[in-house]
Amino acid sequence: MNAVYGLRALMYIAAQRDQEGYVSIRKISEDLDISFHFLTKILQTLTQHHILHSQRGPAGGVALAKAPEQVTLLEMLYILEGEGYFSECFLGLPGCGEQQPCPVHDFWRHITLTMKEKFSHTTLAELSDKVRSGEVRLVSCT
Amino acid sequence: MNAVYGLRALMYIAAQRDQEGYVSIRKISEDLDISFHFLTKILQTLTQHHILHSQRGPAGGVALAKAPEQVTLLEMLYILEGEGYFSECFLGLPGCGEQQPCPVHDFWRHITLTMKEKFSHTTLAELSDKVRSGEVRLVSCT
DNA sequence: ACTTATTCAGACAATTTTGTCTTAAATTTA
DNA sequence: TAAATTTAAGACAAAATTGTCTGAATAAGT
Repeated sequence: MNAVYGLRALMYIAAQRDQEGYVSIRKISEDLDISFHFLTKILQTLTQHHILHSQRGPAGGVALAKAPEQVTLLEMLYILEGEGYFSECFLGLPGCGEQQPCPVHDFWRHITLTMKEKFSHTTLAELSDKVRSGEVRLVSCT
Repeated sequence: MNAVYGLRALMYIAAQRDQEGYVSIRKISEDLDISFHFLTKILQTLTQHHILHSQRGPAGGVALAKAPEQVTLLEMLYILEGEGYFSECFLGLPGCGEQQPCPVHDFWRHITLTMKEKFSHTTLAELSDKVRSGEVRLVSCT
């Protein structure tokens, strides 16, 4: 579920990109109803991968380290869920590949290639714009 | 991982559909290197959903209850992994839908619709044929 | 310097998923 | 009817995932 919380937080942060300064994790956790410490841990990995920049101390928090137009859904997913996200054998068979395919290898490969393509052409900017315009919600309850 | 083991077993069984009688679960578990009791449990759910038919006692085992041409990947997946497989919100937000979409709702909906379509047009027959022809493997090691 | 606010790091706990084992029920053969 | 073989059912255990907590480090303001 890391991706779920990480993506939501990133969209929340990116939706405020016209505001100066850092967004505190405490605030994000309250607004998105995610445990503070848990969210902190997830955002740390995004910081380590230079998607976010962080600042400790009063008025500290996190901020985007890159223009949201240049952060793709694919990139975020790879960081949050691992690079194997689109490349694992559907049947979990180790060593599955072109040489020794499993019965669904070709089938699954086509699907994942298409998905990967789509995920790599959707950016954080697009998604967060929907949040800003209010056409979309980031929290559970109405 | 239920799907992984269940699908593999189904392909294994379907690949032998010209042979008379039942395939014993013990044999499947040995050939596919899956724990016998574990596999038994998974195949039970397939039996309960009338994909397989089972027979106890000597020379008993399981056999396809339907023509493999009429068993789709979608159907198998729904039974093994639940009906929500293609319809859950990517961000896990309860209540996400057309009325109250999340930022990736439309994006994800397009992808899952395409996937669902493809999964519903691939049958157990097609997949098991690949196993029979030997162009494909069902086990881990070479 | 001291206090306060904040992220960082990692140990710890709870939950869920995955896998194993034991016993029961059914079926066949002799 | 007895013995052997096989699936059925469900309790139990192990492992992985998910989530929580405590203390440390850093920075700003007074």
